[in-house]
This record gives sequence, C-alpha cells and structure tokens, in this order.
Amino acid sequence: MTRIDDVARLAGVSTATVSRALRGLPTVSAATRRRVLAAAEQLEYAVSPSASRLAGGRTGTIAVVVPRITRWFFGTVVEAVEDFLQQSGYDLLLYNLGGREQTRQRVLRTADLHKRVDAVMLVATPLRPAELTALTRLELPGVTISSGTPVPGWPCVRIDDVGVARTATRHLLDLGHRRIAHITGDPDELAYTTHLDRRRGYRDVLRDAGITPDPYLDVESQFTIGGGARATEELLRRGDPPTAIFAACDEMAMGAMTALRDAGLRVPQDVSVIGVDDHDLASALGLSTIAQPAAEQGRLAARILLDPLHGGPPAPPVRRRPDPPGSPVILPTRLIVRESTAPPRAH
Amino acid sequence: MTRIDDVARLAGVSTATVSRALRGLPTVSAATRRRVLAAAEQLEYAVSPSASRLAGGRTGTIAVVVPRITRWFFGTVVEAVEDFLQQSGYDLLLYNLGGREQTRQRVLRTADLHKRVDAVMLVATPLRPAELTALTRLELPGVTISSGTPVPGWPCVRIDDVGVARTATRHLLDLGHRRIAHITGDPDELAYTTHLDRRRGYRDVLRDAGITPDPYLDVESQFTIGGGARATEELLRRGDPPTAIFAACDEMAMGAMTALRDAGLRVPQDVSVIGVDDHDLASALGLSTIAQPAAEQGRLAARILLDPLHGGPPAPPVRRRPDPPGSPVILPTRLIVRESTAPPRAH
DNA sequence: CTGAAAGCGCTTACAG
DNA sequence: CTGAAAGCGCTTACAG
Repeated sequence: MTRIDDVARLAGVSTATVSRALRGLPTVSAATRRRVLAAAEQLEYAVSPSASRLAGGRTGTIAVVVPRITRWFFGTVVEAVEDFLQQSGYDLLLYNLGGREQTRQRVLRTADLHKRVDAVMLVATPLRPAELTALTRLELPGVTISSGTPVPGWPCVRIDDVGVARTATRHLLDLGHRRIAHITGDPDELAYTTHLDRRRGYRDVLRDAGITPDPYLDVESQFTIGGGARATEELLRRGDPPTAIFAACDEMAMGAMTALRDAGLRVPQDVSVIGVDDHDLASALGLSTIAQPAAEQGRLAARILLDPLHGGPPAPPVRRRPDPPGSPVILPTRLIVRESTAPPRAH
Repeated sequence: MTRIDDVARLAGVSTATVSRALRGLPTVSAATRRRVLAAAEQLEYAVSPSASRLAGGRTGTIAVVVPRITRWFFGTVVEAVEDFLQQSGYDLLLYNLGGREQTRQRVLRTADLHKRVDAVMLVATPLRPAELTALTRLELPGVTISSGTPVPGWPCVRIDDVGVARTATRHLLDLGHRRIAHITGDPDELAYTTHLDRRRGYRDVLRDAGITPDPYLDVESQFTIGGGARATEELLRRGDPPTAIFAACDEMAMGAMTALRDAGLRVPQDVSVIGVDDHDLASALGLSTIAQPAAEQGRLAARILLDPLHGGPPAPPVRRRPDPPGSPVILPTRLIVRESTAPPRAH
C-alpha cells in the first residue's frame, strides 16, 4: 500500500504538505495542491485512517445507537443518517442494542466510546442515571432523536408525541367514536417516554370530549406487529370491544388489524384502526395513520451533529458544541386518512 | 484519558506486558496478568483503537455492504451480524449502497477499504468486473451472502434460489393452478442472479408439468411492496388474469395482495399469492411463503468470516483464509402454507 | 506557503 | 515470562 511519503516524493514536497493538500487546508498554493492531488491519484493513495486518527485525535466516525434496526422507524433513520455521513466522509459505527444488556454495557462503556468515535447519535435510547452521568462527563458531542433521556448539551430532533396522539384520537372522535382503545408498547423498557407521551395525548383529548379514559381499553405490549396482535387479543378478551383502536405505531396497528380479522371483526366496519408512522406498508394496507418524517429526522440530526464537528473550514477538532442548544427541534407530522377508519356503526 | 503507560506504571510492569496481558496472550504469568487487569480496571483503561490498529496492523472492523438496510432481508441479516461481531469484539462498519453510484464507488475504492477493515461481508451485492478484479487483488478475507458475484477465495452462504422457486410453483400446481404468473424485481440492477434463479425454478417446474411459460405472465419490477403492486397492476392490465401469482419475495407478494384487492379481486378466492422470505408481516397477513433463515445466514457468515481471522488463540493477523473454500453453504428453506393460497375456482 | 521534527498510543520482533 | 526500543503512518505546532 502506498504511504504518504510515496506521494510526497512523487510530488516533490514534504509529507506535511501532502497532508495539508489532501485535506483541503487553505494554506497550500494552488500549484502545489494540483501536483499533490495528481501524485496521489497516480499512486492510488488512500490515507490510513488509523494513523490519521492517532495523529489527529479525530476518528472520523460517528456512533449510531438504535434499539432495533429491524423496526421500520430505526431502519429508516439509519439509512438516512448513513447517507449523510457517507457524503460527509464520516464512518458510521452501528450499535444495535437489541435488548441485550451486554451490548448496552459495551456501548455505554464510555472510555471505549470516547476513543472510538467523535460523536454519538442516540436514537430512542433512554439512559440510566449512571450512563447519563458517564456520558455527560465525556464531553463528547452528540444528538438524540425521538424520545429518550435528554442529554445536557446535546440537541434533540423529534416529533410532538403528545400532539400526534391528540390528532389521532381526535380523528376517531370526529368520526363519532366514543369507545376508543389505545394499544402501546415497551412498558418494561427503560425510561422511554414515547408511550407515555402518546398515552397522555390520547387521554387528554378524550377528557376534553367529556370521556373518562377507561383503563380497560388501554393495553401495553411491544412496539411490534406481534405486540399489536397480542394487545388486541387481550382487548377482545376483556369483552365489550371498542369501536376504534389508536395504536402507538403502525406496526402495532398492523398486528391489531390481523387480530381483529382473526376474531371475525372487520376493519373499519366493526372496528376502526389508526396508527403512527406511515410505514411503507401502511398505504398498501389502507391503514390510516399519523405520518412522521423518519428519514428527515435522521438527516437533520446528522447535519446538526456534523456542523459543529467540522468547526468551520480549517476544521480544528471541536470537542463540544459552542452553544449548547436549548429546546428540541420538532418536526411536523400529519394525519393521513385511509380505509381503516370510518364512523362506527349505528347502535 | 488513561493510556497504556499509566496502567504499566500502576501495575509495575512494561507497556509491552500490559499489552500482552490485556489481549490475553499466553506468554504472561497468571500473577502478572492479575495485577495488570486490576490496574486497568482501577484506571478505567480502554485501549485506543487507532493506536492499536496502527501498531498492530489490524483494524478490528468488518465492512458489511448491503443494498438497502430498510428491506426486510437485509435488516434482519445486519442485525444478526452485528450481534455476532459485537460479541466477538469487532466493530461493524455499515455500507448501505441504496442505489447511489457515489457510495458504491467509495466502498469499492479498494485502497480505502483495505486500510479501514480486516474483512468484508457482501450481502446480495453483485460486482462489476473492474470491482471484482480490484477486490480480488486486495487479498482481503471476505464472505458473500445470497446471490451476487462469487469472489474467488470467499465463502458464500445462501439458499437454493432455484429450489425455492420450484417449491413455490409446485405448491400452486398441486393446488390445481395452471395460469401461474411470476413477478420479480431489479432487472436494472447489476448482475443479480436472485431474480434469474427464481424465474428459472418457476419455469422449470411449469415445463415439467407440461405448461409452456407465458412471457405475458412474467413481470419485472422492484423487490419492494410498491414494486409488487406495480407488477400486479401491469399483469391485470394485460387481461385474462392468472389464478395464482408467485412473487419473488414477500414484500412483492404484499404489494400484489394490495393491488389485487384494489382491483376488486379476492385472495385466495380469485387469485392465490405466494412469496419468499417469511417476512415478519407474512403471518399477520396470512401470506403463504417459502421461509428462508435470514438471521441464520448472517450469523453463519459472520462466524465463518471471523474464524480464520482469529487464526487460533495467539491470534496472529491472518490475511487470507488458509483453505479457499469451495462450494457455497446452502441453508434450508421450507414451504409455509397460510391463507393466501387455495385451489382455483372451478371454471 | 512550506518543511523538519516531534509525537499520537499502541504492538512487535528481539534479546534475555 | 518480561523489557527496551523501534516503528506503525499520519498530523501538528514551530520556525522560517
């Protein structure tokens, strides 16, 4: 493999100059830069990341932590982030927690993390108090997406989860529903707030309409298709089924549709169903939903993260954001009405 | 951050000994090892990957290249691979091609890759001749999953795509169908063989049954839900619809079910549908399919890749597999009959 | 705008 | 089983 001194020799300059020219630093004359680039091209030179990182103190790598890459939201976010990082010349180090305690500890072993990446993106990953303390002490730049623990100094990109639930529930009320159930996920997980926020929005709107939220119509399970199915079966088992179900995500809504069908109930004639996300399959299934911009959240978070990291043209390594940002960036969501929601049948 | 000499000082040994003890090399006395580990623990020492990589010549990183992480098969594979690598102490560098020429070039810029990772896993990513040549010259260890270009010296983990198609088609024939359509994906992509293999199995079985494959019943689109829907719409537009559709993957099958429903046709009463994968949603939708072990393929491929990489306990860096493996490892698949396939209605 | 030299934090022969 | 020393391939003050 060609090294930097091969390029330096061919271009007739020092290795320091090659380094500067290749990184686009402004302190290199146009003529010299041209010669260096030509030499590098000719020798098919690629910088050694290990050497560059050791000498420069930057890793050029971003850690992206997600609960489960196979869930629609996280896959979509990662795809968008990877795209952005790739174009910016950063590597993406993927951590898929997958509910494994061991992985979790490895990721949040902060000394490990600190020497491995320049910044961290935490997607819907709530932190335990000890983890938060350790991470904060690191002074690594970072960004969070979606609900989770706010990390001091880290910007946050998300949607308005309470608002989303309000919109969904109001849509069902507007159609004339009164017995509206809610199914949601992950009660056992850490300090997730997504399911709490969405439940809050649901209850608030019911109360505004003069309806007392009925605990019997509120079932927790997992944020998956199977979780939605199980929650719905539980709902049906309790007797006196609702005329509408607000599922905390589309995957759960799909599970609900299946469980309803299996129970001989038709959607929307017998029971209306609405979810949250606008999953790829939602339109195929005719599922009404509150669309959230997943890719956009990933892209924006990546942009925010890299912006201070670059620290301007001469790119001195910046170890933390100059101005710790305040409130989260809230991206808009919108109601999409499809075939899975309709007025309840007359009594 | 603590460095190796901090640990050495506390333990009262040289940095060389710390290095050996921490990596578990056998040439360290038990007592010394204990002291080193205690010191490292006490100082919360974590090795610097950059320094270690530069000095050791190994990156401890595996590149995983997938077409689109958001597609079921690839997400599931990546999750399994990440799990395995994580447990083995390797980092996973994710490359999501996403049809972007630019990313593709960056990934397959071999000098870049060589300095960045110890090995490569190529998932369903066919190579252009120039890419194959460059990659082969690198002498990097690697493994491929699913169809794609065989790389000399790289093992391959996959399923029998021809066999899968045969089983699916035969299932439809056994039910009594004669007008069986096939919808598949990615004709524009590079030298994919998946769609070719599956088409071959489909045609072979038809011919065995004395049926001449009808090009009018064979539509190409994309390997996605939308692709399946579009292919099916095209099929219906051509008139005289089939009584059954064999879709090259479950996502296309789901799109087909939607398109059929939109056209006022019922599944399976009017048209039977079968896919390939056993996607998470397949059982929810009652979709008959040929199940393939996606996670298992990822896990196995990771194991194969790391096995020679470790090269035994003393772990000297091995640059290529000792014995270039021969034929691919073929994992079993199985027919799962659900509600989307049934005998055709009597004429 | 450019170069010589030090240094980033490890691992690896080599010697004992 | 252990240590002293060289070296991995860059980047960064520092000096000019």
